[in-house]
Amino acid sequence: MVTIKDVAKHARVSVATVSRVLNNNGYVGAETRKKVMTAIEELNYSPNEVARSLYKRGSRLIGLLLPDITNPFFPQLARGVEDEAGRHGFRVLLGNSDEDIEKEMDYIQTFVQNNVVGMITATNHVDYDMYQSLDLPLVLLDRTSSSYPAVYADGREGGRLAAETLIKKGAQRVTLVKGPAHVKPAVDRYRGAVEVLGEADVDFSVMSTTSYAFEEALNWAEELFKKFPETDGIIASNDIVGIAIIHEALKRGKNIPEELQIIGYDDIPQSRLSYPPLTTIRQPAYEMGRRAAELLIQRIGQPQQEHRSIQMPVELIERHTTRKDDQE
Amino acid sequence: MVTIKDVAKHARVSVATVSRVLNNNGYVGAETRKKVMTAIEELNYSPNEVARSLYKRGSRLIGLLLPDITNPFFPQLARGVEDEAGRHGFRVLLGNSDEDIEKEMDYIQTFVQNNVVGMITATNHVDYDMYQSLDLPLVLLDRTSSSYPAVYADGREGGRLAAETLIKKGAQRVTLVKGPAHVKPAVDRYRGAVEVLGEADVDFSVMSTTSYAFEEALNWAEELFKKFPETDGIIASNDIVGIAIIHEALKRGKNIPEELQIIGYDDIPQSRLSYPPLTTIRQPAYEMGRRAAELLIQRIGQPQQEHRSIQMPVELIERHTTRKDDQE
DNA sequence: TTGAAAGCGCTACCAG
DNA sequence: CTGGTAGCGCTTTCAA
Repeated sequence: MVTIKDVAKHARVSVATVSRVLNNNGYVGAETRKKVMTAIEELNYSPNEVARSLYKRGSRLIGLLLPDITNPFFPQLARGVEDEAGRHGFRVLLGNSDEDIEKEMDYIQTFVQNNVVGMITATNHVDYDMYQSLDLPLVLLDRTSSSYPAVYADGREGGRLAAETLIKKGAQRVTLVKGPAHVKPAVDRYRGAVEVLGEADVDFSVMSTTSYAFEEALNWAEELFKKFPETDGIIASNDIVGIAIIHEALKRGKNIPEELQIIGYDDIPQSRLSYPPLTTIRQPAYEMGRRAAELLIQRIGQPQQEHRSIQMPVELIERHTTRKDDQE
Repeated sequence: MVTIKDVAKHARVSVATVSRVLNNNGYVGAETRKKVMTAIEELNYSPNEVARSLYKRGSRLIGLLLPDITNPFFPQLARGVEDEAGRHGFRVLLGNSDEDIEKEMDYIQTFVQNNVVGMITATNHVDYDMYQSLDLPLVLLDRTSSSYPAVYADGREGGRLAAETLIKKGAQRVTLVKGPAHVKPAVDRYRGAVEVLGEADVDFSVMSTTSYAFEEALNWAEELFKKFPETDGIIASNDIVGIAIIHEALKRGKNIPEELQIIGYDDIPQSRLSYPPLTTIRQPAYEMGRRAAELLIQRIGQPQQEHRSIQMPVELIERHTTRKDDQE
């Protein structure tokens, strides 16, 4: 390993000087700078971030805690964060919490142990001590809190939009699939939908589910048709279960969208690939991740500043699991 | 921040002693140990990994470089790595290369700058200087090399299996979709398929594609049917394009699998959700990631040991885009 | 404009 | 069994 000392020796200056050119601060003579630069080149030196981090009490790492990147919504958030962070010279330490508080705490500890300069988290537990006692710039992603800045999409509005769409397009007996109760955004969108459905002139029923896992999605879909065979409009808890519902509906010979309309949530990349392509409520996942990183980095710069949250708009993406026009 | 010094003071011992109990080495009296333990508890102390890493010249971090976690195959690898690593007290620093050599080099630099103890990479460029001069335990994942241990699935065999399946099931005019030329596993499976197709008594054509991106998958599918409208058996370059092909086929009113059979590659979670559910060649992605981490950690323990690669079996997952039996 | 040296938090060696 | 201390690679005073 080549160290700053080697560079100093090679350039016949002190380590202090090398450090100064490295960090571009303090006075350095033009001559000297050049000498150092070439030494760096020749030795192919790159500074040890760990040593740097130790002294500065802060690395160039940011901690990112997500429920599960195996769920296609999250990789997009992650890429948004990573790309924006990278643009500012930061890298990400990734953790999957599986919505498990133990794992979450473990990761948080890891993050602080590694001197991350800030952290982005999609947690339902900001109120825990772990977070309270955290002395780090923090931004929530895909979650909200009054105590921290957050970047999230308007779930309530998304739920409303989904319901309104289905109603406008003539669904009469809608089934609302309720996501896991402990996942905040899931309940937001559920409430939004109920809000609209409750006021509207349609029958509706609710089916509760407890996970977003791929393996179970088909079971939920099956259960749904068993319980509500007469439904003609389904609001899925997310695109995964939306796609599973298409699958099951087709299997049962239902005509989509004539007989049965389906609307998903998230707009994960594969939703346009389903057949028929899934109508859905889009959350701008990549952009959300990007903004979260942006916000965090801002706060790293000026930690005192009063915090600001960003609510991203949701958007109806009309594809072919809903009808073209209002028709009964 | 509470440091080892604080703990020492609190427990009325020296930092050396605290360090010893922390690391469970050297002699420590039972009494003393207890005192230290309680001090640690009371102060809620956890050691600074950065300082530790600086001294030891090695962190508890492993670098993971993947092409793009936005492609559903990779999050599974990533989770496998992460979970296994976590089990051994390691965490992962994640980088997406986008198959871009620049980004790749950047991340490698970051990894060494942060003292990672080892690295797992899905690269096509092990032969580059960057890797050659790397003095770190390294294992390849989803890629091969003669110079490093690797965990990969048998692409050649997978390609063969796909082709054999289609032939056995009576396809007469098969179309082989060739993945991006610079992605090694893609060409392996392509070759395997050609091997079998060339020997068999069927017509076949090849269609080249240059990416796996979701956005383009539908375009490839469309192009395919334009160029080869008569095909009755398609070997997709991966499940994403397989699913896109189902989409396009259905849109064109083709009967699957009677008129047209399709076989994918990877067995990503969403493949069973398509309709009809996609027959595919499974790569045990999660397990591959897990094994790669296992291998790496082994090598971290004993770096000298001669290296061993692990070839994972591929497996035909018969779902409903291929026919039940051999029938013409 | 430069260099010497202290110190970031921790580990490991050496004395006692 | 325990403590003192050097030193990991770097940054940043402070003096020169």
